[in-house]
Amino acid sequence: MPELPEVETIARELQAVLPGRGVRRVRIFRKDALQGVPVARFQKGLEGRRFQAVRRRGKYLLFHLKPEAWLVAHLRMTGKFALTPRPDAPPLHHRVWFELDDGAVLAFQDLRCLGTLELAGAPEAVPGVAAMGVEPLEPGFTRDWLAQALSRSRAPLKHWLMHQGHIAGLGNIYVAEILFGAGLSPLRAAATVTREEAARLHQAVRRVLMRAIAKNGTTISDYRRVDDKTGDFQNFLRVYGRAGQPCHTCRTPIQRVVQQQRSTFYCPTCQR
DNA sequence: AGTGTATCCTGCAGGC
DNA sequence: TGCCTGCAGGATACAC
Repeated sequence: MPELPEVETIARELQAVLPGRGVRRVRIFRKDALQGVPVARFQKGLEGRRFQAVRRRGKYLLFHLKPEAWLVAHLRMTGKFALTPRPDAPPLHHRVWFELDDGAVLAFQDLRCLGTLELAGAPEAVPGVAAMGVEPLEPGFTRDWLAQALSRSRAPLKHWLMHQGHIAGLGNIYVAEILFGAGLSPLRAAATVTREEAARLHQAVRRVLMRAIAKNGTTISDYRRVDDKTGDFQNFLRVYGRAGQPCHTCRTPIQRVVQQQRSTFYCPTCQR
């Protein structure tokens, strides 16, 4: 579910409220997210520690605690974090509670149970984090780097952009919006992109992500912010989910095709 | 290196 | 109303 802008929104909101607060007790109502790590080890690794900071890497949430420990979370499709007064009983889909020393609860909820929570000595100790590619909103993401990297791959642009080892944090929705912004077809082989087109793509990646973050992400079904509010970027989508509706630019009906068993939306006229 | 498939899990919409 | 199928914003492992 959440892609970079959604995870960034959640990280910022948690960073505003968590640092300084301690974990008194960890309660696990369903242990799928722990991926086989024994419940007791997970609890011991967190209880008595204090949150220092919350950051994002790709679609991962990184919680830094002291004494030194990292809680590394991936929300996958339907995971979310909520900070709430302690409920009497865990509501449906609450999987893990981090009970804080001031009585509040940081609740990890996950309808589909695909999200993961890992305990690590450092973020890079989590293989998925170590494999992340360049952060698209940081200085290392340049036009030249993008043009070079694209030239080495025959994969369709959509597939290339979705790959977390290339650019960290892009998913189905934002790849669709980015390719529309760049005027490039998701079906194009990466290596056929010219330097000029790569420059447009580079700009679209940054512009779409920054706008989506400014709108606190896209809520289509499950995504919610820490305070349960929705994002707003769904009101600004140009192609995602708009199959059959006219392109905002040229009125051509937006096409839906399936790539890698995922829906791809694009304008066959504006995107070449 | 690339593609295609299956898998984890639950809920919902649409067709019949 | 109820059953069945396919689909959902993610990522990985596997075969070819």
